[in-house]
Amino acid sequence: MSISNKISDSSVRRISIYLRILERMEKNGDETVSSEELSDHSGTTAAQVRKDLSSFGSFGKRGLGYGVSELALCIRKIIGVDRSWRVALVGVGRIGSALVDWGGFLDRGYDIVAILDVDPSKIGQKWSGLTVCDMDDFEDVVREQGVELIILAVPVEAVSDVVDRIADVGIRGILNFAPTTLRVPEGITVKDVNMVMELEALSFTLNQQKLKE
Amino acid sequence: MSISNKISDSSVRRISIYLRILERMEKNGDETVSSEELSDHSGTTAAQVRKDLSSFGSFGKRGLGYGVSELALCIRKIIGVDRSWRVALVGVGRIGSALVDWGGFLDRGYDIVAILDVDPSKIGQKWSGLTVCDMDDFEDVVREQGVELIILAVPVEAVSDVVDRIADVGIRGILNFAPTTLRVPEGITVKDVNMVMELEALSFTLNQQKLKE
DNA sequence: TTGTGTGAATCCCTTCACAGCG
DNA sequence: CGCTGTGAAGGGATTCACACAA
Repeated sequence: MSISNKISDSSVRRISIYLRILERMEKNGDETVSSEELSDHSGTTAAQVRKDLSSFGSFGKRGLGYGVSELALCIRKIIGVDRSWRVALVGVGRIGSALVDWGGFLDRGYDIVAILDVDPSKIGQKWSGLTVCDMDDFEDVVREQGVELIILAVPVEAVSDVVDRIADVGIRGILNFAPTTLRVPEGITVKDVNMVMELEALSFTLNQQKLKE
Repeated sequence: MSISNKISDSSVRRISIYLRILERMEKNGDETVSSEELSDHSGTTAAQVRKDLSSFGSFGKRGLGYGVSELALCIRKIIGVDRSWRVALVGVGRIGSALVDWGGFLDRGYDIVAILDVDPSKIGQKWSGLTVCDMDDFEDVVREQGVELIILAVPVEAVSDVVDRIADVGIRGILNFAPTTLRVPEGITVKDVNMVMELEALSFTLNQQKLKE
């Protein structure tokens, strides 16, 4: 399971999509799948699928395709979702609380084990079984709960304070919902989720179409 | 305001980021900004910023930089957020309801004017001032409310039914929260938001780092 | 025969470097 | 002199095409 070349970001994202398709196929009882089928369901090309998969070994059977559950297992190991991850949510404002209520992270092995905020009116309250902790105790909570990833859902103004403390306590991954670009030290990985930006990309395209008429 | 070349998807995304930076600067009372400043705050390079901006005209002043509010206005027109958009939410499940409660779309000019679902127990209920409509009345609601964009937050199994009806009623933009790849007819644009996928990309990177040790 | 794995070719995006304007 | 605008160069990622294994 050693990975030969550098795997690009876009490749990882596609592999994540393949995994979802494979899981649906596993439920359906399908045993093998071809690169063309996978590309059909994921909106890419068969060649792309093969390139993506070949970057971490070759276990497709020529003339046959890939073994569905075999491939799914392998992707899970690569992505690191063959185990669960311990996640803390920082910020229980509008987005933060919505994310907790949603619950979609746990389904995929991301277990929210702590919730933190600075607002005294929120500290001590319960959110889906967890008590909101004081951000003052951040470092203790992280250590006690063995937190590995942070979901950052604080206002833009508060971002830099929190990021400094995340770095100090040794956490290396942040899922950022604040609409700003995080400055993080070397070794910390950030992924941004920006729903409004996607909407803006959408209205841009529609705008262009209208101008062409 | 005519756009010369094709503008790539990634370019649009960056331009959206520039706009946010510019808006913060406008509040600060800054009058001009250089490509280097913009790149600093957005995590790109100055050359990239200039390339991005040059793709829709040249209004930077050489030796000086760009006029903050002038540039912001121009970007708003390009992206189409110089006006508001009428949006319908389809699906008031876990994600859907969280999105309505969040309210972050309205702040940026995306006005949710209708909410729809198929679940009889939800139809008729109020969500932040709006009554949940029956999906049976989808076409009527879209026409009455002048819906231009759809936020799709239904389970994977329900996706294809809804997509067909979206196409028929003439809507050309979908923001998709379902973790699946939408098959849409020519002329309809889809943007996916997949928070779990971002988390998976995060744990992939962390996993790789660990393996290297 | 079918469908993978992969070098080669192609395309697109980013970076460089500098001419040109304020 | 400072910073934009942009052709040219460079680097990645996608696509092509085919040898090869089941």
